[in-house]
Amino acid sequence: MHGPQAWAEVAEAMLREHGHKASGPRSAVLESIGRQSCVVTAQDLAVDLKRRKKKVGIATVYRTLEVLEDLKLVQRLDLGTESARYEPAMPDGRHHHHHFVCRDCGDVIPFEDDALERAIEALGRRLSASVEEHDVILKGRCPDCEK
Amino acid sequence: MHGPQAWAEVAEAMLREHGHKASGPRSAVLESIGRQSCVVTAQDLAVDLKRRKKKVGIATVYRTLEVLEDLKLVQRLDLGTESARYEPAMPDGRHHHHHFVCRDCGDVIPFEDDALERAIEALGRRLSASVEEHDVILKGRCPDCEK
DNA sequence: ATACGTGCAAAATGTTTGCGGCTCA
DNA sequence: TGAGCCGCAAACATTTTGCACGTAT
Repeated sequence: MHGPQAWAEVAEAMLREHGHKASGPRSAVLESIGRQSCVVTAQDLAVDLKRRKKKVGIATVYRTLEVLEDLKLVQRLDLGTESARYEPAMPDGRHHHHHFVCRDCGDVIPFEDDALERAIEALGRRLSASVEEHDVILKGRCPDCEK
Repeated sequence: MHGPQAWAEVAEAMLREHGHKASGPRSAVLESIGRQSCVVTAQDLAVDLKRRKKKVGIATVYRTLEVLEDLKLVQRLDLGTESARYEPAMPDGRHHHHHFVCRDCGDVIPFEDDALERAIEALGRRLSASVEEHDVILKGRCPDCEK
């Protein structure tokens, strides 16, 4: 990612490209997503919007996330029981990463690992199905919660 | 897994060991879980129970799943938007596997891969957090849906 | 006897949808 | 002008919880 600004710009451009209209609420949502580093819920976005005095209905947040997901500009993650989480992504899959979830404090820590990616790639070739996407979720205790 | 029968027996024994009482509804739920091969929803279990003429409230299904999850006798998975899914497991982690989800038909196909497990194990050592559990979810098109 | 389990129905979430009105292109 | 977008509130779906009653130990 080249900074939050970059993502919002790419997203805005790609939306236009795909025949979507510009609008105040929608770009406010894009801004909010872009400034979040990783895995936020729709509620998190709503809170951020409110803090920035942007009046955006929750439905619009969800509808925007849906469009962005279709364009692969956000990735949706389901980590455990809570609500779905979303994070900005580049459609070409650059800066791919995965997540560690602390079972005590609930913190989500992103990480990258080349060996893991290679193992999954090799696995994809071995399986008789075409693998387009993958998620790896590690669970345990984060350094802070380990006593 | 040594057959569905075996799992239900192990589960029943372990529940007793942990001070839980035996009951008709609960063992009916255990049976239902044991006979399912992989990743079922609470609703799936309710349907199976009804078909077998067992009258068990949905709350009991959820409460039983919760207890089993605490004892690591079932693993809970969140695959996409639908409801949570559960599958029988052995508490020692034997017969560990992961899942491929077809984005067209929604089918879930289990698979095992040693290289992947090794990569995750090495990764766990590299990270400064203690990894206790991991899930890998692949998404794509299954052989049937690929044209 | 009593702590645990159960069913029911209500509540609590989280997410989607219908609709009338508004706005960008 | 007209297709898309908006906010609101109602609808939905899934899961949790309170409560009075039952039952295994």
